[in-house]
Amino acid sequence: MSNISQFIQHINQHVFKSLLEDLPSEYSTFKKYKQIRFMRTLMASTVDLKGCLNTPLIINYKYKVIPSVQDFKLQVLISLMLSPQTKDEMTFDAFENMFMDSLKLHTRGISIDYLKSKSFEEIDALIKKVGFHKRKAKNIKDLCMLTSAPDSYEDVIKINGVGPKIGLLYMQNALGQNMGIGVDTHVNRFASKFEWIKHKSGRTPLKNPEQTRDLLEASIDKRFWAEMNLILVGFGQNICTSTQLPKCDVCLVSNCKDRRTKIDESLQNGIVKDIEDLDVSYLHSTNHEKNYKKILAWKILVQERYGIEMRYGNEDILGDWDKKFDNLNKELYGYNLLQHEKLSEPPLKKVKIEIKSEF
DNA sequence: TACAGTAAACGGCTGGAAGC
DNA sequence: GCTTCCAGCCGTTTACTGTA
Repeated sequence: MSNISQFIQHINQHVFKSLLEDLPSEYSTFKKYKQIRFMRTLMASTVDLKGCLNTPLIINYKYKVIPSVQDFKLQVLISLMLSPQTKDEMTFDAFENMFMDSLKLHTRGISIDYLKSKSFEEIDALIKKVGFHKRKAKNIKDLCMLTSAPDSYEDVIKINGVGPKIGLLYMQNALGQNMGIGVDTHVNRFASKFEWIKHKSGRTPLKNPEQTRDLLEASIDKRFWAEMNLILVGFGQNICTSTQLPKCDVCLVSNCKDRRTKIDESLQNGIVKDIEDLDVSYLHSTNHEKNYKKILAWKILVQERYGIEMRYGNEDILGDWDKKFDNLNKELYGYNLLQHEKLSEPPLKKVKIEIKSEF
């Protein structure tokens, strides 16, 4: 696949297409995951905008560069290698620093040739914001010894600084192959907290992500593996935070045993109760109008109370990067030069309404 | 109340130690 | 020799405490 917009389309359609489906009813153990998933379809998170797939997408788009598929894969890998122990915002900034630097030398952005031209010290200076920047700079510099971006899981985890989680996310985001659940701290935390997995001994494993991955993969259909990381990381960043106080008062997860903030009973019995059992099928349901009002009330509540950005209109969880690249492609090649796509404004972003528990 | 300083938590990979 | 366990790496962020 040589065309980047086809490539992005492939990732969206093949790896993350499960996001358009409801979770099958036989997954009763995963009721809470269904509720988290529903929240995530309504709400944007840092990981959607500055996660390891979208970082190269956004940066290429921002600087009007159409990367080759090979360079794009390498950029996804670098963005993933920068991410451990580092907030998404910092990873994004470090990647952008490298990208801007690459434009001084190459018009096509970060590539193996670019890495060959930089010293370890120069790379280190560019990624100074991320944790373990010295080790990461060395590992990224070593990528210049590759002839091309890795094309298999076995090849990618041979690289220093790439473990199972990074390897699996690379397979999903750079090669479009869904080989397993990328278990990071959030996935591990929620799998134990909501008791989706249980060790044979009856204990829920807390410290071993590989064990969590095996048990989770055994309990849920393969087509849902890829989305789990994206869904749960966003939920962990926005609602069920570990460092800040979690926002239990607006959380749609029912009967959570680990609530750490005061609950407004009228909210829980009103808006939250009203929509906690909905799923993505609400869009197609005959009750769409009724559900829409309830969901809108929840969105406004979360946005007003916590400033969390919501999704409006037809924006979906993956964004429309394939379209953007397609348009950019046309612009750069002289087609539709005057036709710049505008992002549709959230139509109801600043509407203030009184939140009532009943409609 | 505002600010400064300090302590602790977070986070995935790596490599050494311990156990089998 | 292989597997498992765990401390350490390092910078950011948040919560807490003390002081003015």
